Amino acid sequence: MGRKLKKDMLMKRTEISQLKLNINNSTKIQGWIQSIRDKGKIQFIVIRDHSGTVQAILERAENPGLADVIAKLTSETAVTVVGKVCENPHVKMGGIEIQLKELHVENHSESPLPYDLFGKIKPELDFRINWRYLDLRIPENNLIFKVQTLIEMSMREFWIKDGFIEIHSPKLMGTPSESGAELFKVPYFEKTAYLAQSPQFYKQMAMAAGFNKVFEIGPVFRANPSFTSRHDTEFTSVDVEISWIDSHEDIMSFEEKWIKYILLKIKENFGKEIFAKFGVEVEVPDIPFPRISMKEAIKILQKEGYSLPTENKEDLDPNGERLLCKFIKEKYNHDFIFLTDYPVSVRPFYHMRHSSNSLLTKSFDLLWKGLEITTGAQREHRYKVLAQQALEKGLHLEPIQFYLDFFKHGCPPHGGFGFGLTRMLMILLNIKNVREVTFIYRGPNRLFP
RNA sequence: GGGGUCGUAGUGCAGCUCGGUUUAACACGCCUGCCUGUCACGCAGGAGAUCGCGGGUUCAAAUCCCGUCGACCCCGCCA
Repeated sequence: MGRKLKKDMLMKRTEISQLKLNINNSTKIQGWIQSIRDKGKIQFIVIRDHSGTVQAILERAENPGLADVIAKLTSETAVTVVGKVCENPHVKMGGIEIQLKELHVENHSESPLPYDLFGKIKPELDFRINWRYLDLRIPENNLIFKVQTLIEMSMREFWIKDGFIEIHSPKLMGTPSESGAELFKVPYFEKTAYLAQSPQFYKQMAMAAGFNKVFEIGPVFRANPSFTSRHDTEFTSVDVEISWIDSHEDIMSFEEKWIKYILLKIKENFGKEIFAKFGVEVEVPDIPFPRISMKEAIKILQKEGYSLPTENKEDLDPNGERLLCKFIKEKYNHDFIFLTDYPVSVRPFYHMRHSSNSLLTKSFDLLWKGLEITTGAQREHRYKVLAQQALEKGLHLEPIQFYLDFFKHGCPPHGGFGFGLTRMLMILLNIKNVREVTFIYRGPNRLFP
């Protein structure tokens, strides 16, 4: 290796998306071999990095030694490449190509790959998850997590402008947090601890602590053996809790503004790319979102000829939710619905009840295009009422006494919601399975990778 | 926990109903060779499958029967 080439290899890396600014310059790029078209006397390779792809070319006569190296390359090998960036209108891939001067294999890729990453037919998701690190190299999958990053940033921007405090609640708990979900038990010295299924108790504690408004983005764990395309045993929950509210209406009016802001940011920054890669137009919703009480919803569904499963007359099943969203879309041209005022029977003990109707809670779910993405409510903050409601639900007070205590010394009226981040991604990108929008999926049958 | 569908090369699938011309086909990927402008490159050749596992019926089983294991999807539960 001559002195000049060595120096080339030490130059700063250029992202492939920036190559058009380096026309006629010697440039270094780093990425993966996406395809090799070796014509013998002339060789073409396509190199991909996180920002794009580019074709590189070598005429064998120019550098036979290098040509031999290229002849032995395998798909997805990680390489460093130096060459001259040239304009060439014949090249379909962006009209530019790199004339190779040097190529260094950083990490050879075993051949064959478990599957053809860029083939026409994808293997089943379950198989691809076995090779998640390869699957995530596909630009579409990469985009999912770029979008997720901006979603979380936009959420935080909105909260922080609005004076929220971020909390990090413990994931090891001494008692269930009573969301109705089942629990993972873990040995904890001589005791048993539970993995948090929700930060519910602690975000309410923050209200008692005078934090005014809080949010948390963090993991939650559900031990339900749920075999569906929209459940996992560990997922990222987005939680909000707000003090000094008058009713759950205050929570809903916060959430719709917050969602509108997030979707606006996504549209501005990724709208085109999302449309190109997923075929979905990102729509920024009008506010307020339609609000429909459970009672009205059931009436509408009955009128539409849909009968709910007999054992569950007070709640909607997923089919009912989808149908209701379809109805609202047709009638009000809106993709979101707040479903409000759920009956006591299907809500946890800490949801506040209407003073005018003790059978209904001051609660809501938010449905987006047929999928439930939020559950929220005003919380019961009066100690005696709360304890009474817990007893009515058949709970023992001792294990939750620490929680009940939060309401003994001047806890303000408050409410909040939990929001499913992966479910938002599913709807936003029209992806039918949570596993695909989860970096590393965890489910009843999946503890690896 | 209840129900449904499905297990055939690395991947995606055909064949299974009606057992035997099946030496289990096809596509992508992979390997070898050829090709100086490819870009879903092309051309010629090649390797790769104890048909999920166990048992049974039969002269004969990928195919029929019984059992078993696994995965996925729907319901329930929930974000």
